[in-house]
Amino acid sequence: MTNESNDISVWSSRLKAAREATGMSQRALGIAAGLDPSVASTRMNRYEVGVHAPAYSISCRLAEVLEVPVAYLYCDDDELAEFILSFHRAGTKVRREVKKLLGSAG
Amino acid sequence: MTNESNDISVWSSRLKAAREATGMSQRALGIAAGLDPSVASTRMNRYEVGVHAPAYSISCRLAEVLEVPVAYLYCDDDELAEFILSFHRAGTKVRREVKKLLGSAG
DNA sequence: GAACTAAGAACATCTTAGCCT
DNA sequence: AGGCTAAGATGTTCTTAGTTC
Repeated sequence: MTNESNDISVWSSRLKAAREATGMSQRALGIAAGLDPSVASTRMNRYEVGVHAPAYSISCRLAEVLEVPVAYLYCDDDELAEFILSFHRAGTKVRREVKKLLGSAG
Repeated sequence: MTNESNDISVWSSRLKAAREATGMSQRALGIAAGLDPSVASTRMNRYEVGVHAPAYSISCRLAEVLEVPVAYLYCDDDELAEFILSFHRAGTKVRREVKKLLGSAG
């Protein structure tokens, strides 16, 4: 089987958007996420261009540095992606009101 | 809470929960997601036990069958995971009110 | 029928060694 | 400095062939 259907462009686009929002370089982001400095540039570039997909554990560390939920990186729906980001940045009070609106959450 | 470990137990736990909510077998889910019937049982079992991680494209097809956003499967935060499900199941009107609360640009 | 596993085959990523702007 | 790439080395998943309940 070919990997024609293994399209990780969603993930890599969200990574790029989140990285550029921070102003970090690809290499600096990789190092901050725990990658060895000697390989951080190459690997982060392969991720961001969409050539290779990282292990989930690496996604989690990247998301931490980027201050986004890891689920955001894997979100293929733009409306939901915005919701995930906004909810993550909201305070306790706003979250409680959102919870009321959405009803059965929790 | 964030995932610091090197395993995919978050993903596999959410897959299992979503599959059991549908009542499908591991094999039936794999076939419905497009896996060859001759390998669906083995592969789905390796995913659900957390031994192997699937390609993102397979996650997307599984999420479709399970009627959950693919981001839900990768969400390492239980509170956010519930909100992702609730938002996904909410109607247009409720979503609009949620977005007002969150001040989302989306 | 359903959940599960080992091991070799097959295929992906990772590291090294670079180039280009 | 920052973004990017090829290719062999490395480590992963996938298929086959089963077991167990």
